[in-house]
Amino acid sequence: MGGPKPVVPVIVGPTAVGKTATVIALSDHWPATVISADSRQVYRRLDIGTAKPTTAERSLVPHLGIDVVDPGQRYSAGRFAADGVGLLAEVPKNRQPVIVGGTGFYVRALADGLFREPPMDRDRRDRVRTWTKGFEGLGRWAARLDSGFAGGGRQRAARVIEVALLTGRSLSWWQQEAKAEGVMRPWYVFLTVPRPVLYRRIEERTRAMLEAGWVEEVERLVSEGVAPDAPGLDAVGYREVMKYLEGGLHRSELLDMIVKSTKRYAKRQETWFRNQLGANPVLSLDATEAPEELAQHIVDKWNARGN
RNA sequence: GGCCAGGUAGCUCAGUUGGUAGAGCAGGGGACUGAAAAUCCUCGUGUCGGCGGUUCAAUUCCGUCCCUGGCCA
Repeated sequence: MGGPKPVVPVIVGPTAVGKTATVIALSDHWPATVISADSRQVYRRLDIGTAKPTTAERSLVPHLGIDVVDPGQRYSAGRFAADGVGLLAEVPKNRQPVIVGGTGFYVRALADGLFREPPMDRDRRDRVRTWTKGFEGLGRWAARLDSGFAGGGRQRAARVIEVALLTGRSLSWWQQEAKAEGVMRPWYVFLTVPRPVLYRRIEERTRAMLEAGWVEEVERLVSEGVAPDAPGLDAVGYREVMKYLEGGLHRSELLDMIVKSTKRYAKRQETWFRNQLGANPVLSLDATEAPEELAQHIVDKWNARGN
């Protein structure tokens, strides 16, 4: 490639802080094109529960990286990183790309690069996954195969095991020896709001989503043949709605259950953005302010940096 | 008014045959390299309803008062 990497604004923050509203306001200043870094908005037909930007919003500001796979397919950070490079290149030169998303891992994958994963045979990989599913003591096995394994539960242990078995090298070996680089330099804008405010927004938005027909959306998906355990449905809220439809949850507890898990999710997101952004520049903004004010701050800081 | 059952962590409750107490949920902090809205780790001092009494020692026993729920008047 060659040439200096472009600096790209990256708007991050927990669910329901107002990321979308802020980019829309930002479009008054910039001809923005959004690249969405959101692990659930990539799924087609998961609209209400993922708070996907509306068609009206998308006609104001073009959004890329949304609606790219069906709920039954598995997407990944690696695919996002690869797709993202293409999307970034796709943005016309007279427009300002802005990455927006709540999936910290995706943002990192695109901004900093993962490692160059060797091709792994799909069938063998599926077989290993099935094999590890009911296995006891996955963590100890993983630690034996990769001394760099630092724990993190069965899912991550299974990943360590499949990499070791299918490539003959440990995951941490690949991470060290096959480093990839990002194609851009991120300029982070971290939107936050005091916890009580965030939690109130989550409650209000969840209620609105239910009223907008979230349950019906899931019913439709199921009737169209999407499996209840489809990758796309393994998501905050969708799980609860699914459980309700299967009779494992009473309608009266649905809202409360979704709100609870959304709050927990928002907390995890904040932990990520507080601690995982590395040495990159970060502009933290209190999103209690109106989107227009936030947009103004972002533009001012951006110009002051001389971009 | 009488009888019964309760009053213990923000909530639901457990427990101490007397040596000042612990679970779940909620909440806080953290980890994170192709499932990431995932997967995990970690954090519990609270007048044990008030006041008296017995005791070396009471949240635990006794008395009394207050509050809540139920039943009977």
